[in-house]
Amino acid sequence: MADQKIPQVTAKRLPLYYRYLEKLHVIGKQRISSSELSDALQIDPATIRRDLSYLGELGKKGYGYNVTYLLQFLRDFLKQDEVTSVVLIGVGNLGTALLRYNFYRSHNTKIVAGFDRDSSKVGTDIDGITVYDMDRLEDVIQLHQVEVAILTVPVNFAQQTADFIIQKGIRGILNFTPARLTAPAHVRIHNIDLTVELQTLIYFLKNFPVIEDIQEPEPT
Amino acid sequence: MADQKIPQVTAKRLPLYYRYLEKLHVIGKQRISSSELSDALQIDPATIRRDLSYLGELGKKGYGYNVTYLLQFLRDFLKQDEVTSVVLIGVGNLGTALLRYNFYRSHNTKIVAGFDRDSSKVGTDIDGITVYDMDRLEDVIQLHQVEVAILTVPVNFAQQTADFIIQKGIRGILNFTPARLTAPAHVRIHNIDLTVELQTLIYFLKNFPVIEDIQEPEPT
DNA sequence: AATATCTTGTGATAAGGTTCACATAAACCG
DNA sequence: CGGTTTATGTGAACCTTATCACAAGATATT
Repeated sequence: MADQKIPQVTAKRLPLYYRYLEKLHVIGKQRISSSELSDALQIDPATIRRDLSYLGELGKKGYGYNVTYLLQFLRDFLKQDEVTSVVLIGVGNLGTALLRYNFYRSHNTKIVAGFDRDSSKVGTDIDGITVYDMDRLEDVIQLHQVEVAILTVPVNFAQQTADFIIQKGIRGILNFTPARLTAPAHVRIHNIDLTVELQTLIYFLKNFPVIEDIQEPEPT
Repeated sequence: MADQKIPQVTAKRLPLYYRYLEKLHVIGKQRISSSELSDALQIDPATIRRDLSYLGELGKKGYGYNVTYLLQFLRDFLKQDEVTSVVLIGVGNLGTALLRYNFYRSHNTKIVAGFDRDSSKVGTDIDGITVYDMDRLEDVIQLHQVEVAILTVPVNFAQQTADFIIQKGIRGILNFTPARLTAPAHVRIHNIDLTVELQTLIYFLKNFPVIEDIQEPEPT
């Protein structure tokens, strides 16, 4: 299998390539080179070629990549035709925003239900997604074959909620809480810590000298 | 200066250490070892020691780290006492949620204003943060010495909005749009692409064999 | 006070990722 | 159709980050 050894960072970039190729396809562009992709996506062309070479020899020397072919290849590779059902746990500010975020539009991911302990939220409907009590999690997971959850509960409930949903069958968690969750090895957790992201950006801004904008290099 | 050569990844972990130390301090814990920190934060103890060693020799052999001392050191290092003012551009679903997110509570970051083109949003107040028209950006930036913006506009306005705010003096952008922004070298951009995060999590879940949970190793 | 235990800080090594630079082959052009 | 240009795929070099493993110093114990 080609997908045995893809670096984590490459896996994160493939959707970017896919999305940009979709755009190119819509406007009718036939071919694209790694350097054009580089200009559009701000990724080094060698990195792009390396990434794509993990999947096979998808380009042609002196030509570049055929947009339709590469798009189709990535569609298959990223299984863009299979829709993956996801649940969201914790319908607060951020949770509500994510329910409305519409991951589904032109993507292969769909939030099928929200969950909250707060009875005033249970039964409501946010952009067509129903909010259930946590008790119903097991049913919904079984019905929709859900394995992935977005976790947006308050930080002090994060670990216990994680334990609960893992016990009900969740294997992947996109954790928006600042808590560093403990979980069995079969569970994959990706953390998005908004505070840290903001703080780190500020840290680098404050601690590194203002880089003068690079001049156009002399043409050779 | 000690902060000349800190790896990017270390800078992202320091706030985690800081937050956990705050908790320890509150409960009155005096000392902490890298292995205890490791258990709590799910970061290899050697990595923690390496991270802290970039800042100096903060621990003591056979003892660990003094919580109060390390906390104070990190507070200074991360300039937790200086509040950095930030603006948010694009008061939609996600933007509104982030305005309410309260980065300020126990952190050194404060969103001082929201901005939107939509006149029905202008003048409203979300958790005490006023939403202004984009025309007012320059004034607010000058008044609060703002250099950092959170960008939550629709993707098709992302680049033009970025160009505009950079021209007004913004030097750091936390970009929540899926657009890959082009900017002068002096501008620092951190991307948080929610769709990609979710897709990547799913990708790894689908493509890697279920890892059996690790058994407790035999005690030596 | 001697011994056993603990835990740091770090040299060395491994792992993961990026970029260079070029052989190779296709495309383009006159 | 031969020469020039273009652009891939990849070996090798490089850079960044993570982890191992241990000397050395501090603590704890008897």
